[in-house]
Amino acid sequence: MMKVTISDIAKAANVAKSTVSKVLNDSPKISQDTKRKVRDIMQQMNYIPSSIATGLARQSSLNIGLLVDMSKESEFLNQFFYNIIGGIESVIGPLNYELTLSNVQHDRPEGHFLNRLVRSKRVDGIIANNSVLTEELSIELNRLQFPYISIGEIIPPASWVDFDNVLGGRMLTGHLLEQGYSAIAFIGGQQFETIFTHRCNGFLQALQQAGITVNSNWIVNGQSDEHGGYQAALNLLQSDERPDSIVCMSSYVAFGVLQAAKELGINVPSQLGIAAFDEYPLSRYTTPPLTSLNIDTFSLGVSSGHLLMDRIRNSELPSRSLLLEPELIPRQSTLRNPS
Amino acid sequence: MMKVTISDIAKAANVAKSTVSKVLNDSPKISQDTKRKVRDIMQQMNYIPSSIATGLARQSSLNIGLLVDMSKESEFLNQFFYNIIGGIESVIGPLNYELTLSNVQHDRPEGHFLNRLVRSKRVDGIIANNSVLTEELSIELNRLQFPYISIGEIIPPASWVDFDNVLGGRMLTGHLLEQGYSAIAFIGGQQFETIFTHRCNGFLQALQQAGITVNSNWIVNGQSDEHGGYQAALNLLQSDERPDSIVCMSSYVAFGVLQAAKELGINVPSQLGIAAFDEYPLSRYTTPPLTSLNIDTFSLGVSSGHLLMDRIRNSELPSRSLLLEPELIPRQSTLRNPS
DNA sequence: TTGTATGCGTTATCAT
DNA sequence: ATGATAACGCATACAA
Repeated sequence: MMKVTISDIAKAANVAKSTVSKVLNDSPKISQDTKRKVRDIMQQMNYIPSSIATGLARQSSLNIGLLVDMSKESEFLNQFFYNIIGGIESVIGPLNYELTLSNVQHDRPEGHFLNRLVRSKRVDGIIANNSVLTEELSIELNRLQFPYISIGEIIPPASWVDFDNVLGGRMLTGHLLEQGYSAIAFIGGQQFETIFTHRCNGFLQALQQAGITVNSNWIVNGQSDEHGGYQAALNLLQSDERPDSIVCMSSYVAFGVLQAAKELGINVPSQLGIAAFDEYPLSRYTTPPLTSLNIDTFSLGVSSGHLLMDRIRNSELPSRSLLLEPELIPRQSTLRNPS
Repeated sequence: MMKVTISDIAKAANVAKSTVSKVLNDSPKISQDTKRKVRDIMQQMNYIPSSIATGLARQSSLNIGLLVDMSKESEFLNQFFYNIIGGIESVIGPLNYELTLSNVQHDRPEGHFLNRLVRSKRVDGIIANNSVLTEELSIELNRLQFPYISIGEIIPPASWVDFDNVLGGRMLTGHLLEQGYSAIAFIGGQQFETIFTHRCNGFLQALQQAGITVNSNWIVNGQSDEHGGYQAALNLLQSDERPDSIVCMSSYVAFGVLQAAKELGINVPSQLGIAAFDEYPLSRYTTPPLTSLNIDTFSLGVSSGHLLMDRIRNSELPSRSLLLEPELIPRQSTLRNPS
């Protein structure tokens, strides 16, 4: 397979290279006749323009970079990665952009993505999780005036997309209140994490709005995993002041809580209501199935794609941020009939 | 941020562009002195070569394409995508290749990946699932002599990587036999699917080896999902000749089987053993936890990456195929003490 | 409307 | 060991 270039087409069509180029870009100042002729020949010769040459001439790669830190086994990404990518692709694909995935190893300086991707112009813009987009990197990208979007809130000036965790906290807590629960605890998360702060704030807001005084012992920080949830629940459920329901920082925390309740012979949902952030495929298979907060990760990708493309098209645009609404999925773990 | 090119460096260092280029590529015929000098200036001026220009000159993109059909909601990919990508990246990353993800929409001919990615030279090679790599495409890629690897067996001549499904069938069945089960059924899969054929063949081989005659009623084809498993199990477990154990085409099938057994009051594992292909995160959370066959999807990515890079480096290499061994994870759903 | 010439930022082939 | 110059394949300002 020998490659056929714009010159070959020009020669075969008896026109200049520039004419072929203009036909390629459907320039209005080329006659329909020559367009047809040139296009026919392109077809015959099976011509496809070289994206690299086009990129060099146009000074753009038609490539979006998605940065991931694959060294951490992020359960979250692991689950939703595919959806996020699908969302991004659904908006950049039709604009003829491709998605370049790049592994950010913070410990491999020679291959730092700033050089590998950004400064070498392999991509025209990047999307990254806020865990890889440190403040330092953010500042550097701003200085380079390079378009980027963070998935997850970061400090301004920068554009980001995230789920409304405060609202999420309010929704889960509000749902428990509606179901007749009133002694509500919150398990999981570390105090310095903004995601904990947001979610817990929503929790507190809902309680306050309901006129319920918060029991500070009922906010238990810790690892947001199964074991953490298990331990916290074990303590909480055996204490003197036992809550009648729990909001969990993640479904994994909830799995631990479920386990603890089971061992202690506490019935869910009649004696204990359990509601969790971060719906997982497993959530509907637990016994009882878990009430949780679903986030539409596909639309997360869509939104970040749009924000990024806007920025690439108009670099003078001010930075924007977007809060997406989560969706409550009520299941048996909280559905009791208030007597 | 004004871009700095090789010419700027040459000017600043008082050498020719070609010298700078040679320094860039660490040519042995440049003196250490000039190398040092030029490199210093590169540092000072914060120079990074343009990957696009390099690509044009070298006629290579340093880009690997990963093709996915995002229109299908493949549960499988959804779960393992991240791992596969991680595996691929771990081998191509150190070789300075990036991963370009591309959505293959079979219904969008104008943007066919053959043109968008391959013929436009956006990527130097591709990796794709066998569901997107149709025979037709395979032939065309062979004709173009374009390097590609299939994840999942396809017809030769082509390189592919897959798990050994025959072996997997033998392993699951053999495990059941070891646990003292002898009346083993097989649920799930369609007869025309090679993946069913392979797995079922392994099943049959193990039975034959154990001298057990196969009951053809105990091979039940159908959708490999929860509902399919549920229905098949319901029939099987209420029939006159009831099996004492079941090999399931997927963990979802097993979930359905578990449900059916529960409803019929059949105890697992004492009255019924259940073993399944395709370990999922959920598998260890069911009651009882599910014995299943784990596949190391990361190493699947690694292998396909290696095969592809070999092919890119030496296009004359004959096509190869690789069968990866699955791993049995014994759990309570099959662990009974044979009396 | 079409053609000419030059640029995009590298690499590679020759000379020197 | 270094430099001049021609590719690489396309876009574009300017001429014609």
